[in-house]
Amino acid sequence: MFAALADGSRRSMVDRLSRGPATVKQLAEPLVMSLPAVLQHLRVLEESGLVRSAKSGRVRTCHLEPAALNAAEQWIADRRAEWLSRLDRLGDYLETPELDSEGDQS
Amino acid sequence: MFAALADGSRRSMVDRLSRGPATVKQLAEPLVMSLPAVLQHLRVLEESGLVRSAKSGRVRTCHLEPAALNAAEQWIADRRAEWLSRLDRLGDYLETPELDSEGDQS
DNA sequence: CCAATACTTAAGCAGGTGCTTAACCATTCG
DNA sequence: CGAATGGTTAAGCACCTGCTTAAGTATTGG
Repeated sequence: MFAALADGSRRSMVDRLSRGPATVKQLAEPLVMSLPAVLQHLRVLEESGLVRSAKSGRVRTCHLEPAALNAAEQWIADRRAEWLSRLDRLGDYLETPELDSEGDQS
Repeated sequence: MFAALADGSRRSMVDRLSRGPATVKQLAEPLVMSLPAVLQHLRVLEESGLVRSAKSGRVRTCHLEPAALNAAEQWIADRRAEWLSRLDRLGDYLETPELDSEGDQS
């Protein structure tokens, strides 16, 4: 999941797809690589759940799966929240006794 | 940055650090690998900006850098927001004429 | 029907990643 | 001092990744 987003080309593809669905050809256009390479990236994105695609006729159309993006975002948000709440508790602890500190928020 | 989070061992380390600072030894404890391996992971995390560490005496203490986590979270949030706003606009467009659809939000 | 289009598969290869062991340095502690 | 502790460096190796080219397979459009 994070591994899927670890590659710059794949992030470009996700960025493109965030602006609307696209075919494999359209996805490949801004990238400087062969079509098979794009297919491989697409496969990784699909296996991670970030992207879905369906074939209609001879064109495959891809789109983002926002729920999957949500999962990654949540993981980060949780760790950051845990860290920040711990910082808050530490702040509270430091506020209670007067040692020699006075600056409370700066 | 996403590459740093792509590895499970490194995510474990970030998870551990979200619960408070830790030494290299403490970071290595729950992992089933040698200390040098942990050092290499730590290096990746530091280069990505996610973690900082300082050495005091013979122990190195590591802590999370929430601002860096924020950057990753933001990237995802932006793409998801773009995609969802596009979905909304599509919803508005589909609402105008009556084709044969009735469920608007399900 | 024939050729162009759009994708797909397979094989192969250069370079990167994640680990290991072995050896080493620096700081406590007895 | 000298051993234990905590970390660091270097080398090497198995495996994975991201590409490539070459050769398909379907689906249109003329």
